Amino acid sequence: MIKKKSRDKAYDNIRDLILSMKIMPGQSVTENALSDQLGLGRTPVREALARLESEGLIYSKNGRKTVYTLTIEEIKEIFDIKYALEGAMAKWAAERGTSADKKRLRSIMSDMKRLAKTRPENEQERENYLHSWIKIDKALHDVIFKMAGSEKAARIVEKLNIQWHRTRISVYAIEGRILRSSKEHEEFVNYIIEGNAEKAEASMKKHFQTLKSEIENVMKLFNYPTTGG
Amino acid sequence: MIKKKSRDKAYDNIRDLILSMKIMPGQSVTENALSDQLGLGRTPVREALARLESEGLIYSKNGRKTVYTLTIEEIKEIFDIKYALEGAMAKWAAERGTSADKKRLRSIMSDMKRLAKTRPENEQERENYLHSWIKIDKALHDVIFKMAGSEKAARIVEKLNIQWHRTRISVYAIEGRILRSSKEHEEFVNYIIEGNAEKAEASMKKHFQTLKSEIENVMKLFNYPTTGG
DNA sequence: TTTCGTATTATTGTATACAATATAATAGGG
DNA sequence: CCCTATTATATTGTATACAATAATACGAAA
Repeated sequence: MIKKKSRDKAYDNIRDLILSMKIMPGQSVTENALSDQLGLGRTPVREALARLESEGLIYSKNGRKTVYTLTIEEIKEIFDIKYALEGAMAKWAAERGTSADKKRLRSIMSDMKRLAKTRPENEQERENYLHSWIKIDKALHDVIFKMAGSEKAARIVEKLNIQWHRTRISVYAIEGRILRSSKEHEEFVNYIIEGNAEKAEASMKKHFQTLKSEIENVMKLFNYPTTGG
Repeated sequence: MIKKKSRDKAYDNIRDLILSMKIMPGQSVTENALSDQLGLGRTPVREALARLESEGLIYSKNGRKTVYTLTIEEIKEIFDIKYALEGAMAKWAAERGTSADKKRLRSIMSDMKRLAKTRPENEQERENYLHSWIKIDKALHDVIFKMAGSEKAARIVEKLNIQWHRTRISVYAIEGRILRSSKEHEEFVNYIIEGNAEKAEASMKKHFQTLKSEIENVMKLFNYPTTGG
């Protein structure tokens, strides 16, 4: 058992607080309060905050830090980048993936389809359901990243995903979104397995285009703020 | 005149030391040595190093830090990402750029062409020459980034550029590379100005494909190391 | 000479005191 | 009552002492 450094404990804890919205967007975060709350010194908390700032979860003005929310514009930017990058990665995955990768992809895809067919009954179930969905979705995209063979590209996408994680939850409130998403995944997964690079790229890009416009709509509906600071 | 924070001074100085190869790849960097050398406390130096590590210029194992060099594989990854991202950005630039942007683009392009036609006579001149080239190249791509309207994408590319900055120098040792590069730029710049999004994207992608393969060749020639740690 | 364990040293990790700075509170003049 | 200058407070920024850990040097046994 290797002991985790205070800095990493601080990072994990604060990140969770932000992503679970226990600290709300716009709310200020101070080093003292957090170091008291977490029972750590200011130094590791400070380092964790610096990292979270570089990841875009925290916004700093004159050194004073607040939890950041993306503007609609920024979310659109994120999807443009995902469109370009994950589109290319789908192509590379189709070109470079091994048969073992493809087998794994097929397996995850069938899990996803099965989950997409079920429906949560109550609020508690729904929470687990979304959690499972996000996990499977991540697993599937991770395999594609691995097939594409670009650690760096994968890390960029991961960082973007952290940024829009909170809005992601509200996206799944869209009627039928998960079922549609599953079908979209099925399409590009099949192309990747077939080794059809062109169509895999096009299909992945279409997926993100769809997602982008659905998100744009739901955000307008919810009167999402347009200033992120 | 606003006073610069010690952390930023440390960052700028150490970054320069690394990029100018005054600290060579593989060499270890310690907080004490740097804080003595720069006349600052360990805290700001430490924060600067953390940032440089997140930017990929420094590699950390068991907390001990060394200056990092990319492997050939990583450089190829970088160009794959630039291929996808900057390709998309060229498209967006063609679609979204204003006429003022285009005017500026034309102006920078003519500077670039003029510079590409001249030849440095001695070593000193050559250094200035490369410096000017990199500056113009950056200015040109910055305008394109601005036209594309994605601050986030621009930042990602900038971070990648810092990573391969050192190998960049050796790329310009390739005979005729700058003249060819200027011609490649001219092509996609023209498409962007024309508003031909498809061709702009294709041309930009081709530019990075060419660059990638030329770099791969020169690196093999120079017996570039394959392990980055 | 090699190898293993131990002591020594170098270096990072954390807490904390103090300095610098930004924000908030307050009081006084219009 | 509102505005501004000034003071007070909260918060970050930096240096530094001490703790924890990793790398190194050293010496004894095989």
